[in-house]
Amino acid sequence: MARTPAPGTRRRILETSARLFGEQGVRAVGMQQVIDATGVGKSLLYREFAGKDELVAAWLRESDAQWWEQAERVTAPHSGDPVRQILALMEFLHDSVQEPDFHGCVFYNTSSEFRDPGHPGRREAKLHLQALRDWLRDKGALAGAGDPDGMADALMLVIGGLLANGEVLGVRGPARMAPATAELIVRQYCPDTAVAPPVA
Amino acid sequence: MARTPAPGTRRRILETSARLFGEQGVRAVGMQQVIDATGVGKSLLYREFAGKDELVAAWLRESDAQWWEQAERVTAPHSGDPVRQILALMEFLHDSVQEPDFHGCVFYNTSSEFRDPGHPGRREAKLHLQALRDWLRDKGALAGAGDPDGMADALMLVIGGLLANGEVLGVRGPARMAPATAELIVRQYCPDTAVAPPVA
DNA sequence: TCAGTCCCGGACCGATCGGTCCATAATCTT
DNA sequence: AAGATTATGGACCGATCGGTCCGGGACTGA
Repeated sequence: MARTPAPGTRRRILETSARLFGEQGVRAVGMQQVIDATGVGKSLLYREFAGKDELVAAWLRESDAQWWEQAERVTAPHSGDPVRQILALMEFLHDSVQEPDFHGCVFYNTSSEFRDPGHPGRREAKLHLQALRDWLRDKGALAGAGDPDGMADALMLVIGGLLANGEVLGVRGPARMAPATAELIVRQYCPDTAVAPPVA
Repeated sequence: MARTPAPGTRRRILETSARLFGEQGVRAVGMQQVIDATGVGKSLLYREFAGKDELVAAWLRESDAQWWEQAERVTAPHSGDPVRQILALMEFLHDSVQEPDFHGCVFYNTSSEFRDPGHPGRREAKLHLQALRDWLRDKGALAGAGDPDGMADALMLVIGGLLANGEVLGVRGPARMAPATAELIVRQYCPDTAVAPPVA
């Protein structure tokens, strides 16, 4: 057909992959499904991505970028108030659990599907979670936490528990306690910080 | 060959399944692998279990039973002291993360692999987590917590986060904060309870 | 207008998936 | 001892897996 490389193709493949992998999991979705749903030929997909593993990694990189975009969006209004930013992020994650298309965290999910530490998808997932851990630590340090590393890790527990339990038991399950528990932790580690009435 | 139903067969299949499913995940393991590793014929396996889904469910039921057995073992020494029992359980889970064959929680993992709520494996996983949630609530009530449901859910967050993060980032990651965070939560919800020096 | 270039859909590959079924052989009954 | 019974291993099934490759056709440059 066209001789131009059809610039939207890669994006369409990634969007389709995101939907299918997110809804059903990676191993449950075959490359043929991705191809059929995208409406492209097989050779084109394999020209854009070396194989399924690479497609998974690219999907997670994309997810990571979008994740941070959203994090930036919900934390920007609280610029200069790291405690509020942490709690806003937690609130955002809590809200995401009750969205109808929530099927757990793509990073935790993909890690649990691929146990080989060398798998590109698993590697991307690990990078994402490490970055989040670092972000929490930095915010904690800015907030004057006595032990920012400890606070970050405690908050990581809440986030992981929120997403894992949200997937299995829904938003009315343990997930509902995530914002309050995060606040408890923040208050514990930043005792002198006034955690005013949650938001506005 | 023998006409006797080879009584150990079912158990051997379950043990092999536990090892393979646990190490690699359910979808990564084919029935042929289970058969080869067990050393039985295919027909025998399909006589014992109606299909892979049923085998998965049976494996999780077995895992659930063993899980509660171990929970009983680690909490029995603290009979009558529900707070200590909760913290002992948390300590036990934290220890399990650093075992070399730890590959995440089979219940969370299996849930994330099978999104269909009607899948027998997913159903078993949900039952297990609900039972754990109930156990924590009961202990909280016994400990005189003001809001035992809230405390149970907050602790479920810690447990979920411990297992999810432990799988990806190891025991030196956020998982390390699970015992201390659980103690923080317990102290918050049972303010009058003296949480004496952690254990002995 | 006509090669030439190169993108593209889909036919095709061997391997493996979950699951069925049959020939074999070991035990039990008589 | 001999026939009946039944557990058993593995051949076999169609479907699908991830991945390769080729023939056809649309665009480009001359």
